[in-house]
Amino acid sequence: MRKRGYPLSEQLMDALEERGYRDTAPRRTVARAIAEKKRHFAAEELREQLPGIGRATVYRSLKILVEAGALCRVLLEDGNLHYQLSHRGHHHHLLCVECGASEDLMGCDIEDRLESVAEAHHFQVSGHWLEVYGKCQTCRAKLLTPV
Amino acid sequence: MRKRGYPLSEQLMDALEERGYRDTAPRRTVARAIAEKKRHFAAEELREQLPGIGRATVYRSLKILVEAGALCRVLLEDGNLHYQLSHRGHHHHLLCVECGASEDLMGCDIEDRLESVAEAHHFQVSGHWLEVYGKCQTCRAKLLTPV
DNA sequence: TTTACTCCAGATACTAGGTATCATTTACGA
DNA sequence: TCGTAAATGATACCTAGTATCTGGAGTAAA
Repeated sequence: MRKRGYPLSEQLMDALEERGYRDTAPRRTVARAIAEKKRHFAAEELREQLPGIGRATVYRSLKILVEAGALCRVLLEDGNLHYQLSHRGHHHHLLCVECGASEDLMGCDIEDRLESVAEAHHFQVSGHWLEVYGKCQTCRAKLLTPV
Repeated sequence: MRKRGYPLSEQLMDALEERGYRDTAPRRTVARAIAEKKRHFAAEELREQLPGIGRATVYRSLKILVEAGALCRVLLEDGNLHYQLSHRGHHHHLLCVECGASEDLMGCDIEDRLESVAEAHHFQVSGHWLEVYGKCQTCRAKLLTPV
């Protein structure tokens, strides 16, 4: 994922082809639009940006990209779901509540602690969803030295 | 919260009155319906159960009950948001993916670990959202001794 | 207990996110 | 190049809300 010198949109298409999905023009258009996104985005935001593509196609593309692991859903603090380019495999996000920046948190070492807490409730953990909210480095600096 | 010998629906109404909301008949009806719920529920599910109450009123009631801390939103594994009666204050849920049971996880001791991981990213944590999925004791027992 | 004021209710319309259906078109392997 | 399966876009529908508005109800003060 995210190999150097290889367009991101192509990598998205590859992820789909790996799963047996066909290479179509609308999917390429969607992939290109997503590849240009610098932040997490709402589904509707993407659709508005692609007036030539059918609504169902945009939503279908988002869905299969999530399934393929190329895209992931992030839960904002207000409960809204957004999408963003994803590292494959299990990870979490650090979401900046000021600027909306997000950073992937690859090393998830809370699993073992969850296991022990859950075991006390006779609960067998199979998965979890964690989002972390706060302020990124840039926004912290801005707040310390205001204009 | 959840005092013995005192109807749960009254406790919901109390939570609203504490915040200055009025005691009205539709709100009581909504509170009573919620109090009878044994599991987390979808907004629309509640609305269907209360055909005499206006749609907006049901959603408004849900919103203010969440704000008052009497109800909380839970994120299902598929991304859907449900509601359930809540312990006040910060807590998480153990959600059974088999039967939909949920248990509150009061002691949240992941905060300190999050802090240290986030600090490595120069990120200042202000909050987090965690849901834990798995199998509850009852469903584990069922799977071990099938009919 | 009447009045007055504010909040609340229900109706309605609208936004957002998403799925189901279906006729037509396209990709792609044989 | 052809046949088939898959994908598309249109459309309708569903869930989950929110915004707006008019009339009605709760409540406190006179």
